[in-house]
Amino acid sequence: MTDPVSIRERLIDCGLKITPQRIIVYQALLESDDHPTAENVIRKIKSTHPNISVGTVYRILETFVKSKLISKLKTEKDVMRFDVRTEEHHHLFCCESDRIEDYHDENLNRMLEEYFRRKRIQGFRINDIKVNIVGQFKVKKS
Amino acid sequence: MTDPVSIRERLIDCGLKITPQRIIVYQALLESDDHPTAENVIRKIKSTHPNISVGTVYRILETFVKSKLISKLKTEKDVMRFDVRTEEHHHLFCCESDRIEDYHDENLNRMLEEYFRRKRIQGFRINDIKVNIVGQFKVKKS
DNA sequence: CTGCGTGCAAATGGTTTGCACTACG
DNA sequence: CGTAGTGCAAACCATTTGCACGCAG
Repeated sequence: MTDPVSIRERLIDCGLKITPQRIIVYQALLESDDHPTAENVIRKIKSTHPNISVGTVYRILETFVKSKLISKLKTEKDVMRFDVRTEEHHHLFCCESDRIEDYHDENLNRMLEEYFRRKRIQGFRINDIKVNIVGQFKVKKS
Repeated sequence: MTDPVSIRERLIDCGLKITPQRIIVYQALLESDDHPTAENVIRKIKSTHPNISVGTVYRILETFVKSKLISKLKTEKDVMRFDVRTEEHHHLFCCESDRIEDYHDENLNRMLEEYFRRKRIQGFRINDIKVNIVGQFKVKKS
């Protein structure tokens, strides 16, 4: 469980007003180790805070994304999924299930950065590079 | 305009039955240079074939995806987009608009393949790697 | 105080589906 | 011929939104 105080600080750092709902949502995100859907977050919250509204959670998630506090994940599926980790990282997508895992690899980051520093893409300024690695997990989730 | 005969062949190669609707949809996809949404495809088709049904187009697109004839692309926006190109390639995503362009780079492919042949990911078998390059186009679409 | 954030519920809109009919192979 | 594909319209469902109220700064 992350200290609510540090959550407050992070929200303030992003220029966001502190509200109980925002703290609850952020905490729920931090406690989800995988990449939850909005519905996952809502269900997790509802058990302890039944009074929070669905629309509010969606609005908060969207606010967080705009403030770069979290990010949205693109999959071929139609539900949006969210990611609290802010460090540069990539993702492993399972093509047989909806499992998604983080993939941290500093060497890969360096290699790509180096590659694209030399090889410019004509007429395009790169802000960010995300590698989507699609395949199968050999062992099922513990 | 791609020769309908070769379209037939491609469908047959994928084990798909030939129907006029499938040929029309595939032709529309081939004629869209960018990465159309289902709605784009439907609108393009409706002008010449007003009788084709929306549900049918969605079903055909889904069939094509399952047969690996085309692929789905997801953006931070919530609409699905489709891609007819079957060669290995990556994408440039504009963070200011919904523009998406193909990015072909054989050197990049070789580098990544080489990298991941050496560095295995524990407990994961890689099928495919897609690089999402996010940034801004310096020149607007002609 | 003042306006942004919230709860609620209704609306939205892209996508899916049930059913009867059609036509591909 | 039999079964997979289609048209149509209704259903679905994740997400958004309008409005009145509440609370953070």
